[in-house]
Amino acid sequence: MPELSDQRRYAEDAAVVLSGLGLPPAYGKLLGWLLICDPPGQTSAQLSAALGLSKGSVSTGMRMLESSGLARRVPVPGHRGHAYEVRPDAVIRIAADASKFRVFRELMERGLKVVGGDDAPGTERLRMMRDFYAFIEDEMPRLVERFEAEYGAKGDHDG
Amino acid sequence: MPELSDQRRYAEDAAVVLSGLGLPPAYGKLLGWLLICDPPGQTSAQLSAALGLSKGSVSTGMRMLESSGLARRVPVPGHRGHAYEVRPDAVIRIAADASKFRVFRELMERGLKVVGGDDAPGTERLRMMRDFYAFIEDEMPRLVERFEAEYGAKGDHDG
DNA sequence: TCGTGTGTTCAGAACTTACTGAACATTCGA
DNA sequence: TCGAATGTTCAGTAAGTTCTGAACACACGA
Repeated sequence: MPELSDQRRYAEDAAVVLSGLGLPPAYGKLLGWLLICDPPGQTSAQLSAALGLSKGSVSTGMRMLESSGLARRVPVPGHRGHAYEVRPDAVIRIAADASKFRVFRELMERGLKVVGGDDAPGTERLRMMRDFYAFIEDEMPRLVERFEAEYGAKGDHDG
Repeated sequence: MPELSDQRRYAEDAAVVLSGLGLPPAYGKLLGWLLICDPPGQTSAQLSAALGLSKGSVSTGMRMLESSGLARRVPVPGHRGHAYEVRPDAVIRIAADASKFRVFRELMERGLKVVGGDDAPGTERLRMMRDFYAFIEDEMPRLVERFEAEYGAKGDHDG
C-alpha cells in the first residue's frame, strides 16, 4: 500500500459502503472520488489515474453511475472528450429511489398468490408487509419534498 | 431443474431479490420460504429438505436471519430441537433499519473533513447530503408509527 | 451414563463476479 | 479525409464468496 491520500482513502471507504449494498467496488470508488475531488469535473484519464483503475473499469463504472442518474457528462472546452461530475441531487436519488421498495412490495404481492388462500397462516402478515411497502413507496416522495422545503428555507440554495 | 413447486419457486425469487441487496442467496431462500410456508414454524430438517440446502447452510443462514431480527426460534413440543419462524414485524425491520442511512450520513460527514475547507467545490453538496440523511434517519421511525396507527385502525390486528 | 437426534463449525470445492488489457469504434480538429 | 485522442467492448484471469460435507459439540430421554 503506497501511502494513500486522504481523498483516495475516502474513495476506498465509499467503495466499502456501496459494496455492502451489492454494488461493485469500482462503482463506489468512482462515486466517492467524485463527491470530494477538485475540480469537480473529472475526465476518464483523471479518474483512471486517481483511482488506479483501468480505462475499461472507468468506462463501465461511469456508465452505471450515469444510468442510475448519479453522475452526468459535462463538456470540457478545448478537450476532445468530456468530464464527469456527480449530479447535485445524487444522493437524494439513491434514497428516494422507490424501485427498491417496489421490488419488495411486488414480492409480497406474489407471496399472497402462492401462500394458499385467505386463511393460510402467512396471509395476514404478507398483506401487512405489502401495505407497509406501498405506504413507504407513497410517502417517500413527500418526505423528500419536505426536506427540500426545510433545507431551502434554512440555507437558500440553488439547484 | 426437477419441476419446482410454486412455493419453492417463490423462495428462489426471494433469493434473487435479496441477492440484489448484497445478501447470500441461501439467506433469501430461507426468508422467502418462511414467509409462505405451512406450517409457519419449520425445523432445520424441513428447511433443508424443502430448499435443497445442506444442514450447514441452513444453520448459517438462519443464524443470520435471527441476528438481524427477522426470524426467531420457537419450541416444538415433543421434538428435540426447535423450529424457526419469521417474526411478525420482519419486513418492517428491514425497511425501518436506520443503520443503512446512518452509514451514508457518516460517509458524508467524513467527506466534509476530506473535501478541503468551507469553500471547496463539494462542500455545499456534502452538507446537503449529510442533512438529508440525518433527516430521513429521524423521520423513518415516525413514518413507521404512522403506518402502524393507520393499519391498526383499518384492520384491527394483533401482534 | 450412554445413545440418539440436533445444531455448529470450518476447510475446501464450486461457483460467481469484477477487473484488466487489448482490439475495435468513434469523434474532433486540421 | 486523415490522424490522434478518447471511449467502448469483451475474452480471459484474478479474486472473492457461498455452499457443501464431515467432524465435532451439545442436549435430552431412558
